[in-house]
Amino acid sequence: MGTPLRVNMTQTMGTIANTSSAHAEDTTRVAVSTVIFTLGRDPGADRATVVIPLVRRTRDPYEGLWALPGGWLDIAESLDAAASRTLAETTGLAPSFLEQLYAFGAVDRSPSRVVSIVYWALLRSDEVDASDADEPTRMTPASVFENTSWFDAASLPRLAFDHNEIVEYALWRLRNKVGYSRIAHGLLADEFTLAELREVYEAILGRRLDPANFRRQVENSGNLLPTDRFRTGSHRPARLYRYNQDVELADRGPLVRH
Amino acid sequence: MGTPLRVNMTQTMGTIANTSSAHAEDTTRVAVSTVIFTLGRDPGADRATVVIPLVRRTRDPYEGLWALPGGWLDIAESLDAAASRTLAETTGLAPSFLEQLYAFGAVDRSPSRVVSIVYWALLRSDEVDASDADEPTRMTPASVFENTSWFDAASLPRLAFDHNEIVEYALWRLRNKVGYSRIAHGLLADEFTLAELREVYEAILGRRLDPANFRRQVENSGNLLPTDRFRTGSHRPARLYRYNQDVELADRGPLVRH
DNA sequence: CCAAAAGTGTTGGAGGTACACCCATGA
DNA sequence: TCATGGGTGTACCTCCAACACTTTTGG
Repeated sequence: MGTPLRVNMTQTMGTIANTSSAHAEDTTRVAVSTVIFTLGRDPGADRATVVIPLVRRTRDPYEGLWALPGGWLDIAESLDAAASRTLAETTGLAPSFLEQLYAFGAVDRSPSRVVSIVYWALLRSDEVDASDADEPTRMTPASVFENTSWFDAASLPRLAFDHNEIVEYALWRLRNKVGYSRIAHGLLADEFTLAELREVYEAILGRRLDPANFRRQVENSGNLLPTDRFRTGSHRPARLYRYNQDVELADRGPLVRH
Repeated sequence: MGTPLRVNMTQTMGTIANTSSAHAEDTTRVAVSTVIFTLGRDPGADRATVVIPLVRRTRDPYEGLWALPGGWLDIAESLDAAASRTLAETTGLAPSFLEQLYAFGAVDRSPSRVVSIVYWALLRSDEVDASDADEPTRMTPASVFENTSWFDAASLPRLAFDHNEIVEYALWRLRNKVGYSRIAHGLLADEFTLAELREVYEAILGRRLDPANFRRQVENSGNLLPTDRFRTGSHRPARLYRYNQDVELADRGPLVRH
């Protein structure tokens, strides 16, 4: 669609060209940006979609275009810390999943020389709701509000810099990782039904999954712990499950950040 | 083992602290390093091992320790180009496979602030041989020779900076990628027997593979093209295969570098 | 009772592992 | 001829897709 879907950000800071520090034109600067995925639920749509927050640029270059949230790397700040800070400044919350995506460093990707270390994150649906529902007094002023919106990740407008390419790559990684890892729970609340988890997989993979087979797969994976609670709705109540965090760190490799 | 195995490098340039350009202490500098894998064949060993070239540091910090080959990112040079240049300066050849690995940016990983964009590469065995056998007149002086050696990737000594951690991660990625992709041919010459290809997989995965099943797997994958030539040895001649490059770019994602 | 989602059982195919077996060559 | 690796056939197992079927709620 390419139009803003919904607005519920708390702050907007640290976009790529938000240069509060002066810089020399003959040096390479390091920026950190993050592709933040969460689940969007258009009331009219048939199923959930993956949405990302974008920030409208208020200065050159690419003034007026939408861009990924990000900021400059501090001299005394690790890459991970910079990504976390960026994300906190954007959403006001810590993500359930945050991982480095790729370093982008084409010479012409920005008028000045910028190497962007890009991260990608998953935001749980309850975290998104909390940021704009729990404490309305913490809401940001309207001017900032209008500069941040959620977009359907599958159909974006033209973005600033090479951010279209970056989002494409992040989506590819998300779909890839969902295939062999079990990270979709990072988009849900603590407790969820199997139908809700399946809906996440369907939104990411873009196709329907068999409920019966999906149940057996995730049950046999050992990543889910059944609870005694049920989600009561218009039909037969569904058991609520919780993610088993002990199995988490198996395939992350030697770079486990405690 | 942790001792140099073999020496056949052509040049040694651009290590991390090879700072021909002056730098201010209050800026973050961007370096590019590469973990270069190739196949080592110790005459006495029972099977092939994965080896990487390391450079002995000749100045502080970490003077005397071994480090990954690398160099500073030029202001007008993309990350990929910097990695290729680094690799050319080290081996004198273009690798059959070169891919970004990870950006390392811990604050204390170097006395000054350095963000390292690390690549990993596969070097074909015939390329390695060519660099030290084909043109002996191009060989480097003895002083440089002594500063570069091949090490068994599985058992390294203490390296400079966080390079032990980096190699561990690169090895994890190599083993991972070998599991779902077909990149082992990047360590072999143009034409190879199935036994030679299987030896590569066994060296990377660290376990024996059934020759019969391995044959069917790679034949059904469609990545290999049989030739009419045979490798004649001490027993029944083995058919030579060639890699089918058309299947290459399927799972690389949107970041296909032509 | 009925609709619809939750949850179970069954079948068949694809692909991987283990292993028995033939083939072709050098010595 | 024999030893050895090249190469084929086959049984078995596991996992997954498809789908029929039962269970449990709200209305």
